[in-house]
Amino acid sequence: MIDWREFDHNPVSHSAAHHLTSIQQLLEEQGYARVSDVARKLGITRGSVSVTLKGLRQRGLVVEDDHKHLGLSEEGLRIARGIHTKRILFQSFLSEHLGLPSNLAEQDACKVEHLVSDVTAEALALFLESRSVESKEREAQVHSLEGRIKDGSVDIFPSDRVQTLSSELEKNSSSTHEDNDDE
Amino acid sequence: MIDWREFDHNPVSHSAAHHLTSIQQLLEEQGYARVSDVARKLGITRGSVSVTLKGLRQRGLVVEDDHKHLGLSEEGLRIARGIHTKRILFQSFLSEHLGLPSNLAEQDACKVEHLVSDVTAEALALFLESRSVESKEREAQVHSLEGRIKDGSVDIFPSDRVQTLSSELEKNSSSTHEDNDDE
DNA sequence: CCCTTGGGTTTGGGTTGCCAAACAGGTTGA
DNA sequence: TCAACCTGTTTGGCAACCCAAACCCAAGGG
Repeated sequence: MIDWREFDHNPVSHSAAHHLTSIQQLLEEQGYARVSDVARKLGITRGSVSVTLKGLRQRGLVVEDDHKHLGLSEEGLRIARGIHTKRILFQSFLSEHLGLPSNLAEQDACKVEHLVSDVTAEALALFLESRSVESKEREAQVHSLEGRIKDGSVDIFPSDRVQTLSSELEKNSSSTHEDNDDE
Repeated sequence: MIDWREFDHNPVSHSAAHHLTSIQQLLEEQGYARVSDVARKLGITRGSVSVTLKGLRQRGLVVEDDHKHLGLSEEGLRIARGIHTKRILFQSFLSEHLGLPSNLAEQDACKVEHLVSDVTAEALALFLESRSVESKEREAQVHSLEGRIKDGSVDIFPSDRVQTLSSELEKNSSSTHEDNDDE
């Protein structure tokens, strides 16, 4: 097993990710971004934003000009763009290739955007590149499934297939990492 | 925009997810699970596990027999299985279809397993079902990419393509959710 | 019978991140 | 000029989670 606590050893937290992308988005939308604007966009109080941004400023990701106008440092911009890219890639995959309803795709993409590795993002990009959208027919399947899952009238996934996939993964992974079962 | 704080409104937290799946795994491996066993497997102290499990017991996900042996309630088992399934599905997708090295696939799958919706998992299952593994050729591409990303010698993703994908997503989403831009 | 050992719990600390509330400045209308 | 507003900051609370360390208890070994 990989160390499960990697979960919060990310370049930026979920919260920070949204602070950064909000600033970037506000700059594009209205040319400037203030604490209140960010707070409004994120739906949290000015106080919270103020405190969080103080941290991001100390980390050199956010800058502030003489008129309390916020901006991103080069590093901050790089991170914000990376996150935005990952969000788009995942949303696109979930929506176009898995046939998920767009609000769900957006929601799930938003949750994982700051967690996945750069390599994963690149690999997904290559994938999206090569597959054109010939996956429309899956949308119908997924749509009907959506109802049945809510009813609880269908198991989430046949466990024997999980078993199969699981052992396949194990087989292939033996080459890559020295495995001592528990971390 | 979807409410970004959905991030921590999940059925169980990342931490809880691992506590549950650890118990389940220990039961399979050695027939019983105690606080210390879980602590050892997760790499945290007994004290932390004790406290966390107290919460999970109160929520009715974990049970304890007369000999301090832990188990999962029906609900707890359902959740643990769901999470395990999602992990396998994602790991399988990342590894077999995106060609990621298995340790990376495992790591990323571990990060998102408790975040994605059931519908997403089902859709991914259907996807894996229909595509057999004809994606080996992408592995080489990804492998070489991995090195170049670390060197910083390659942008994470061409931004004009992000633009394209982004506007496509917007177009398709207009049918689904009433959009007022900020949340 | 005592003492070591391992398992479980409790407690005080630290971190992140949100809120509410109190404050400090600046702008503007009357 | 004064009051009403809008902005930004600070502070005390709270909730998750983690750790370290102190404790309690039962089981053995000598």
